[in-house]
Amino acid sequence: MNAPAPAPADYLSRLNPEQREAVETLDGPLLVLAGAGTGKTRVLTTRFAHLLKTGKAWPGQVLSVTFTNKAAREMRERVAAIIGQPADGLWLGTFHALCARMLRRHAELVGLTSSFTILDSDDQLRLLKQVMDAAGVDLKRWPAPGLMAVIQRWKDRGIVPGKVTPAEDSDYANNRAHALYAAYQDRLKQLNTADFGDLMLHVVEILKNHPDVLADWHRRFRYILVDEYQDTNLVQYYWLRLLAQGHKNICCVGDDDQSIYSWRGAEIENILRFEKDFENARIVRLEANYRSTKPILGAAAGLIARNTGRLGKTLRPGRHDAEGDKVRVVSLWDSEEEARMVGDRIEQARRAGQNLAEVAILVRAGFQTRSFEERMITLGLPYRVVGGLRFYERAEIRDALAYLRVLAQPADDLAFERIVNTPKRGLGDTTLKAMHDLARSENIPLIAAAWQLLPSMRPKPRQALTELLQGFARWREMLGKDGHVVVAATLLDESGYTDMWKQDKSPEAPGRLDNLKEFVRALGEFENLSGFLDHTALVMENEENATAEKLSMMTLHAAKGLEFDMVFLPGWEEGLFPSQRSMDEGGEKALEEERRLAYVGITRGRKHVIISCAANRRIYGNWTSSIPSRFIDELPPEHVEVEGGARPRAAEQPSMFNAAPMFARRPRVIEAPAWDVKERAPRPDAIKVGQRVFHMKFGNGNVIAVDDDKLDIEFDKAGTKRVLDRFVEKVG
DNA sequence: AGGTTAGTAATTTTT
DNA sequence: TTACTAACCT
Repeated sequence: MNAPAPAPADYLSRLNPEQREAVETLDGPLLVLAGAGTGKTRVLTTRFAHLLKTGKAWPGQVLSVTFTNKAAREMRERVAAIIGQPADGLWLGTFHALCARMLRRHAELVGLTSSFTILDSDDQLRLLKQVMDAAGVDLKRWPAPGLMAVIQRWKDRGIVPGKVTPAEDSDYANNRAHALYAAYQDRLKQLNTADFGDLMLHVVEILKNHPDVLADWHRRFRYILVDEYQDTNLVQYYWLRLLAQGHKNICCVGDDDQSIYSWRGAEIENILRFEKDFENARIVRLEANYRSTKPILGAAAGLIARNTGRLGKTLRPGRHDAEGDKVRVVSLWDSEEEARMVGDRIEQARRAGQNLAEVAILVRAGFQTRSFEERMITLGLPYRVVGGLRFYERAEIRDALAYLRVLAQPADDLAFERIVNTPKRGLGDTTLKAMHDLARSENIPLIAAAWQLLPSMRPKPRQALTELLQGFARWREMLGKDGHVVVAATLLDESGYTDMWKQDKSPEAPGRLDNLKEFVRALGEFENLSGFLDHTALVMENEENATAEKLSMMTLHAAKGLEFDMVFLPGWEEGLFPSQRSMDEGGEKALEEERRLAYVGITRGRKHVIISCAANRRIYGNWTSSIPSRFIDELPPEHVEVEGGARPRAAEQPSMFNAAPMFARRPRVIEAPAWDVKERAPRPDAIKVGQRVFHMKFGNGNVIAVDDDKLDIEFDKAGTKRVLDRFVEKVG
C-alpha cells in the first residue's frame, strides 16, 4: 500500500484523456460531467484505485456515496478487486445506508437510542394517520398521503419541525401541516424509530450542531466520491457540504441531462451550482460515448439541445464502428397496432439471432407495459417486467417482518398492530381501540396494554389474544437457544400465518408461500435478527435471475443506467409523453425533465432505437385520440427515418405562415426541415370551424377549433376530443 | 367482526 | 379498465 506510485500506471493508460483527467485530479473539488455511456463507472472505480495507489488515502479514508444499492454493490465489487481483499470496512454505500450507520453512533444526540428501527413507507403512513386522527383531522377531507408528501419534501430540504418558514409552509389541513409534522416527529422518537428521510435529516442536524462530531468525521474522511450527483436533494447536499468542509476533496460525478427525479426532491440546481458552491472547483466533461451508434447519439444530442439551463455537453461517438441504422419513428393507428408492431419486430430480430436479453421496451408509465405483455404472451416471447412490487414490499413479507420485529422489539407498536389480527383472530377495531386508549393513557407499548386488557375481555378474543401473547413470550425465549432461523420458521407456523396462506384459494397463494420460504432462507444469511431487519429496511430490492433470455419491459425511470442493443420507445404522444400531468404541475421545468427522460430513453440503445406513437389509445377504458409527441418533431431529421404517417407539427417547422417564436428562444435548433414534404404540402380543402365531420372511432361531430392540423371536435356521442385532421372526413 | 358492494381515482418511486 | 377505499349489510 505504501509503495511509491509506479511510473505510468497501467490502469491509467486504458483511459481516454478526459477520463484520465477525471481520475488524476485528486485534490480539491471536482465535478465530472459524465454523459450517457462515457465510462462513468470506470472513472469512479479507477479514481478510487488511484487514490490508494498514490498513497493519498487508505481505503477507510474514502467516503463513496451512491443512490442505489445496486450501484453500491457494483462499486464495492470492483473496489474489492482493486484492493485485492473484501471491501468490508469501507465507507461505501447509499446515502441512506451510510447515514444509518452514522446515526447509530450518535443517535442519542437527536433523542433516539442506537438500536432505533427504520420504518418502511407503510408504517410511516399508518403512523401519520394515527397522529392526524389524534389531532382530530378529517382524514377524508385531508388524506394522509398528501401530508406525508409535504413532510417528505420538508425532510428532503433539511427542514426540521421548528424551522418551517412561511414560504415553505403548506396550507394542508387548514395550516396545521407543520404542527402535525412536529407531532409526527415526536411520535417517531417515542417509538425509537426513524423514517427514511430522518436518516439524512438527523445526521445533518447532528453535524451542524456538534462541531466536535463533525471534526471527527473530517479526520476520518479525506476524500469523498459521489455518484449521480444530479439526483441529490438539498439535505443530501448539506450533508456532503458539511463533510467536505474538512479537506475539500470532493468529487461529484453526474449528468445534468439525466436528472429525472425532481418529483422525488432531487434538485438539479445542485449540479448546476457546483462551481459556486465549491471554491476553485474544476469541471471535467466526459463526452466520448462508447455505447451507441452515430444516429442514436445524434438524435439524443439534438433533442436535449432544446433544453435551457444546461451545463452543456455534447456526446460524440467514441467508437470507430459507430455507423448504424437511423433512429426509427413509426406512427400507428392505435395502441393495439403499436403492440403488434413491436412484437413483430422483436420476433423478426430474434429470428435474425438477436439475444432477447438485449431488447427492451421502455415506457413512460407502468400501466403501459400491459398491452405489450399481452402481445408477448400471444407471440410466446419470454419477457420480464422490471420494477413493480419489490420483494420486501409484498404483503406476506411485510407481515412476516412485522412478526420478527415484535420479536426483536416488543415496543414496536406499528409491527404489533399489523399482525395482531393477521391471520384473523377475531380482534377487530373495538379491541384495537381499547388497546390504543390504554397504551396512550399509561404511556406504555401496545403489547403491554394488551396484557393488561386480557382479564376484561370477552372469552373468545381473550383466548385468541392470550395465545398470541404467550406465543411471543415463548418464541422470544427460543431465540436464546435455537437461533433466529428456526425461531422464525416456528413462529410463522405456530402463529397460524403459514396456514392462512395454505387455506387461501386465490391463485397467488402458492407464490406467497414460496416467498415466505425464500424469506426464511434469506434470514439465514444474517448472523442475527437485527442485522437482517436493518438490511430489509434499507435494501428493498428484487434479486433478479437475469440469466434467462427474456426481453425487458420497464419505465424510463427504471432504465436509467442500463443499456440494450435494441430499444423500443412506444407511446410518444402528447399528454402521455410528455406527461400532461407533469406539465400541469411543473410547467416549463417539467417539460424539460420530460425531455431529459426522452434523452435517457434514446441513449439506452446501442444499435437500434424504435420510437412509436399511436393516434388512438384506450385509457381507463375509453378511447382517446392523441397527436404525436413534440419530442418526435424535435429529433434531428438527418438521424431519423420515419415510417407511417408521423410528421412534425407545423408549429415548429419553418414555414411561410408561422414566425416560429420558439426558434428565437432556442438558438441551437435543428436546421433541416426535410421531413416528408410530399405528405404535408397539399391540403387544399382545409377544415374550418363549424365543419361537420366524421371520425372512425368517435362518429360524427362539429369542429369547434382548428390548430393547424389538429382539430378540436365536439362529438355527438364521444364528447370533445382533439384529433388530427387526417383522421376525419367532411360530412355534408 | 367480517364480507360485500358501490364509488372514485388513476405517473414516474433510487432509499 | 382496474384497483382501492369506505360505507353497508349480515
